[in-house]
Amino acid sequence: MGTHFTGRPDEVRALDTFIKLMRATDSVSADLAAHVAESGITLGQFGVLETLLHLGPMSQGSLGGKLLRSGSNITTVIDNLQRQGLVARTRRKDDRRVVDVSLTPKGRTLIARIFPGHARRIVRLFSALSPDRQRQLAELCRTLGRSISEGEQDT
Amino acid sequence: MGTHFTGRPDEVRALDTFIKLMRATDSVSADLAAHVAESGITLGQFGVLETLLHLGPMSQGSLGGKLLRSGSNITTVIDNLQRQGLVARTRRKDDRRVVDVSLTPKGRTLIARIFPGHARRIVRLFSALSPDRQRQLAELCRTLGRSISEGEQDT
DNA sequence: CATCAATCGTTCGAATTCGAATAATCAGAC
DNA sequence: GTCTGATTATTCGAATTCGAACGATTGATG
Repeated sequence: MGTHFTGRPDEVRALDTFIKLMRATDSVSADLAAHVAESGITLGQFGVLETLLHLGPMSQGSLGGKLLRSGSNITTVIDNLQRQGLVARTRRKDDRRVVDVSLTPKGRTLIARIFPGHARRIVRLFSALSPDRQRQLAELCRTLGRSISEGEQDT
Repeated sequence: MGTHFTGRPDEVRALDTFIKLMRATDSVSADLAAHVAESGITLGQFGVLETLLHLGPMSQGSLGGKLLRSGSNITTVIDNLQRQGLVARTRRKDDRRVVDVSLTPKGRTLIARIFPGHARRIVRLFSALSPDRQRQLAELCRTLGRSISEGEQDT
């Protein structure tokens, strides 16, 4: 099940794990995206607003780092958030290359209003796994993610 | 680490698991996308070609089901693959609403050439986890994904 | 046979996402 | 101070992705 691929056992195992990881993530994302869409924003926009709410104003570069997105992507998403009046851009005084992004009152109100429901929704989605198994999953993902970001090889 | 959010313990745990799941998936996807890009295709296109290679020709609707993508998305991706001469569309004779998609010789050659390297790459990415831990991860993801697809509630 | 609802694919508009190329700014070397 | 290289954000082109609206086709119902 998962992959209909017949190969070496280690390949079958890794591919099966891979496909299940992707499908689970897809399902979680789709559910959360549908939920935040009711408030008129996308999951990417939600990520920016939530980061600004919990960590405060920061440069676009920092946002890209936190959210693992490219610089050009952040520019586009901030453009759309700014057009909706949810964030504001400010050229940093002591380094005019940097643009700091902050929540507007409207943006703060919105994200503060929808975040609790978002958190509850995540709790509910993950409630299929016991607390111990949630921790297991987090640990496995942490190990996996670590080994990839650190092993930046080319071959 | 992960979320800088202070809330109820069950919320912190679920959010932490969620963020690590997303980041791990992002890292894996980015690595594989960079690899297939060397052959001039995207990860979405790769998914279609690989499905057709291992399961044979099928309708666009079936492809969307396998890959968890919308119908309009499949149309677009198939458009791009067709333009590159990698797949062919055939109106099904006994039901002219359906369009079957199949690999062209060029498409088959391409996917057969790059799939082994792709599989090896996945094996390497997941080698940070022992075989047992890979199976654990797969099982946790399967449980998580199942509970979401089956529990199609609204609230 | 005619109509009507369901199914399948396409089209459209909008947002995301990337990499490459570009512009503005800054920091260091001289 | 000036030049050079690095950093930061923007722009551009292309692909992905979705939902909604639409057209074509089918199957069922009368």
